[in-house]
Amino acid sequence: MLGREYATQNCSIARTLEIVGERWTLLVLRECFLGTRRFDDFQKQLGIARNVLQARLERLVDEGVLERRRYQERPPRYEYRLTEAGRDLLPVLIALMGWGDRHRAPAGAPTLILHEGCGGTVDAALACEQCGATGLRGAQVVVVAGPGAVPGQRVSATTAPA
Amino acid sequence: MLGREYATQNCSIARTLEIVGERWTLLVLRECFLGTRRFDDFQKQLGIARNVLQARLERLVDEGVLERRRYQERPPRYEYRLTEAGRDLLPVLIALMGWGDRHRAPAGAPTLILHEGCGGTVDAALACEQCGATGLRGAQVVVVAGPGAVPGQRVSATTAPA
DNA sequence: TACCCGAGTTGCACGATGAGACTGAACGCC
DNA sequence: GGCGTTCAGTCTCATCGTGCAACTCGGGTA
Repeated sequence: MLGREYATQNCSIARTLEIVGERWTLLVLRECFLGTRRFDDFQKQLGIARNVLQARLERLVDEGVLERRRYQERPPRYEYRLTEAGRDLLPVLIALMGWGDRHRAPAGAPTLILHEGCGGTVDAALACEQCGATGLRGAQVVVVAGPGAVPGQRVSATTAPA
Repeated sequence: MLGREYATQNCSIARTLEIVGERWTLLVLRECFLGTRRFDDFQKQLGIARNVLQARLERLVDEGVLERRRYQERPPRYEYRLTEAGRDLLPVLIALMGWGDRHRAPAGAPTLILHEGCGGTVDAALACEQCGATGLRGAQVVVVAGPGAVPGQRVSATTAPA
């Protein structure tokens, strides 16, 4: 049994979840985006078991999402920082936050993500890279096999349920 | 111990993860978007243990992400469909897929999400709801306390690591 | 020297998951 | 009527993941 893997799925969602899908991992990453660097600070902010935190940080470093940087020589002390690949997970976190804000925040959004350029609210939206249309919904997109598809690749004619 | 909850976190990401963060849940939802409806089909597509699948489907129904619809009277048979709230999780799935495509797909993307209107590729991007800017990165956004914030709410002056 | 801090490491109990068998209510066929 | 098949679960048990709490080690400081 491979507790975090989805070996039978030829699917990028599954590949991503193999790295960030374990309990606590996405919240560890949220902390990274919020500026947390050190082991004890992660532990305090999250209230997470130290062995679980250590395992999560180590995994994220191994997967190239975080890197360890020495901030002190004696004793050697390290902090954890997002790599470029790690920073590229921001849309995932903001999409999750967006859904929670809309559907599970009776008191309103605890935090807002604002555009530094104009002060507007930022969310993760489906956008077309060709024509620039944003805010697309399921009924406006189709799933097709891509370059990494295998015979019998799981696709559907449409993502919109009837 | 509450295995899926993050009770100490006043954070919409945590609220969302309490519903979709367990192993297999997001892949169950992927299947819903691809058109899967019935218990056995989910089980076959995912290769998931039947008791785990049942628990996941039941949870998603309880949380209002899926609904059961009877498709047959004798014996009573139900299928599972996304609710509006469930469909609103599409950006989460596509953001996860996007990251996997960019960072974990040596053979290229197994599937592509295309804009039905023009045929362009669709991805989940950070967009400003006020000025319409898209493709924003961490350095271009700030986190501030929102209406649901509590005293001492966890925010940071910027989401861009130094 | 004693104490504190930071970054882990360790041991153990309990819950989550996986594998596989089982159940019940049909339906169709011989 | 009996049998086999299908579908949607239910159940049992072994293994692994997580949580709790204590411990370890290598410093620095009073």
